[in-house]
Amino acid sequence: MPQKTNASPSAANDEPAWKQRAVERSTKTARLRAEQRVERFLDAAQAIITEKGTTDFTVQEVVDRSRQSLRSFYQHFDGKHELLLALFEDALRRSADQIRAATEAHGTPLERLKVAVQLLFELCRPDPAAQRPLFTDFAPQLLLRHPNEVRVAHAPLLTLFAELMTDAADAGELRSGVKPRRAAALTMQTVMFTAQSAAAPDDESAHPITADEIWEFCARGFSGN
Amino acid sequence: MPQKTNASPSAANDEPAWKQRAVERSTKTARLRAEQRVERFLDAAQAIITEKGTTDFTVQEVVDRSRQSLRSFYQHFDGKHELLLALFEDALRRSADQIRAATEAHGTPLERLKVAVQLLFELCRPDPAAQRPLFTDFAPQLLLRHPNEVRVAHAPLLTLFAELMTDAADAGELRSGVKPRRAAALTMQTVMFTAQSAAAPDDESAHPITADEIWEFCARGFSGN
DNA sequence: GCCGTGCGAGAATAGCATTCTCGCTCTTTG
DNA sequence: CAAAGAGCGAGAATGCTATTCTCGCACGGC
Repeated sequence: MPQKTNASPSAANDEPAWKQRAVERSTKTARLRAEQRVERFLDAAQAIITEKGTTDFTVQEVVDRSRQSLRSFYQHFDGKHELLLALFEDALRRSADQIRAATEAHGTPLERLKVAVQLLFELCRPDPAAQRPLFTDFAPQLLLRHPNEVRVAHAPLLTLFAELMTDAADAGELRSGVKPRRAAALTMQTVMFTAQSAAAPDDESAHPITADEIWEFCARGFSGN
Repeated sequence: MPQKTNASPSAANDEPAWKQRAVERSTKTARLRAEQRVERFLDAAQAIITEKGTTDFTVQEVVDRSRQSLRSFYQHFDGKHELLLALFEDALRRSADQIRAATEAHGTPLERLKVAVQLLFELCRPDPAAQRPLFTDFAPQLLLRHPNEVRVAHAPLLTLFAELMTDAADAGELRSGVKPRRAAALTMQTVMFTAQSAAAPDDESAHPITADEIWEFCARGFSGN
């Protein structure tokens, strides 16, 4: 920070290009190292999560596993919440990709939507087996303290669903008066949250809600006109 | 516990009635005191919550406010989570009562359902002003660690909605093939969770989902045809 | 009046996130 | 090459909470 309050405020941005390039060159290597370290933390955390099936790990565990240090961790993350957020975003982004790929296989817009809903449902339920992203169980915590970041994290999925929904609308497959983006948001929320509270199919009670049911519900509602 | 391993196992239940009554008399007073203490803890916690608008209070705060002791607290509750659970259950039960009362005022079954949905939505959103039960913000946490207890806590509301839904079904106002109880569960979940992530109406984005929208969505779905 | 149970006061323990201190090791730079 | 400094590992120190434990007191039934 050698240069502060030296030039006029408006000149703050007119650094000569060569200088910017020089700085970048000097910076690049550092950035690469940093990215690599962040990646190691992320991988370690992800491994621990899928291993223990919960997000109740300690920062120390992540540090140990990634063979780095606490100091380093806090130098790269603002805190545990940022790590979670990163994992969360990542998981949602990958899920969005996966779902998008699954819907690619033609069918009417509505059918593609159905595929998306059902896959999202499966992806969001609590570890039916093991390796599932499990990104759903810390979502609530984040929702409380960082609703804004969560919105950002949801963006890829929301975009995908909005696209599918819009396609359906264009094909005239939506009930008139339905706003695609709104419907997409509501559907996503419903699917994700319901999946979470849908316990593993071991309970006897009436609960075990299925992907089909949820699709039926979102698509047609319950009212009979 | 003066009587143990004295009679045959099968005789464990044939205590003379007078003895049971005597024990109960001796017990009654203790129970009353305990109930009163529990009540004080609950009241204190509730007060703190509505005061600070969050459930991030310490047990110590509750203890101080209720003019009791930590020892006493842990003698009456298994831990902080039990306290939260108790408050949660209570809030949900009261909300169920309130909603039931609101729907009492005639109308077709479907209209009553609508009233219920919209009121539930309002009750669940994050403190638009202040005094709202706020029972929604620790629900997620509990969902993770005590899904079973949460189910129990939800029971009153679920029962209410199931009733309303069944009435609608009997009146032929539901789409054929809809199972009332299932639909009730799905609707409740959708309303409660959506309300939670529906930020206060200060954001510019497309989010602010309204009670009407949510009703439309649950009742009619998005699919045309 | 005597005993057990409940309880207040508050110290002790423990788990975890976050910060801080030391020295070491490369990379940069003159 | 040597001095300067940035990044980092190791791990101690802090701070906040929940939870447990220890003492000694008081009250209701005998």
